[in-house]
Amino acid sequence: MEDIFFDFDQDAASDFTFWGQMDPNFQFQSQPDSILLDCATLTGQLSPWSSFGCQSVFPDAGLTFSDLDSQSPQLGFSAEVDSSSVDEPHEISKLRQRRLAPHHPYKVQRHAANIRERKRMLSINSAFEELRCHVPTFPYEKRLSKIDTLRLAIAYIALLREILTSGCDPKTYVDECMKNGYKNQTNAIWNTSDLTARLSWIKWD
DNA sequence: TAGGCCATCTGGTCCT
DNA sequence: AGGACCAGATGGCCTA
Repeated sequence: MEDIFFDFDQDAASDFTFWGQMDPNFQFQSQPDSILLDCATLTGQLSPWSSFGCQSVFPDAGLTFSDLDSQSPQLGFSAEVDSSSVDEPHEISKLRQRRLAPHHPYKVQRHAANIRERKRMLSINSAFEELRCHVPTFPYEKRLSKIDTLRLAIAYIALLREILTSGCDPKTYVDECMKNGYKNQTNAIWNTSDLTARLSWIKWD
């Protein structure tokens, strides 16, 4: 972890309240790189940068790297800094001086690319989260992994297609599958009885 | 403790 | 040229 996003030693909380979605009971964690994710979780959105109907952490879609930089004062000084020494006042001032040091152009560019990549991955993850909401899961089931989400979605789509083409009542079709065993025509890795069992939880109104 | 899952960094490639 | 996309490497966390 080369850098962190927020200036925890001063007004980290105000950074979050600026976004206006922080749970008042939220406890900051010591792991800087988990903050973004935890923030996303707590606010009920799937990604701070996601465009899925949620307010973005960076509401300005055209946010530039320099904007990010201004929001992340520690950008540019690396993890070699021992956080245990940050308590010392003169150490803090040293850190502040290093913070202002000019960045090597390559490092700045690489850092910008890292931020874009994180943003891109967060957007992918938010799409996975959306997808998880649309595949059948058991109540209290452990969160599906990405690969399981994809495989279950494939199996689910295949089953829905079969229901459509059969012209049967969906609930009847699923009940029949439960009784007789679901003859999946795809090579879906998901256990078919597992899929139909999941479907049995669906409310067919 | 090994394996699965995941986030992040990174460099390469492609596209605009 | 710069951004998007991708895949490999790495390290952290969790669970069986």
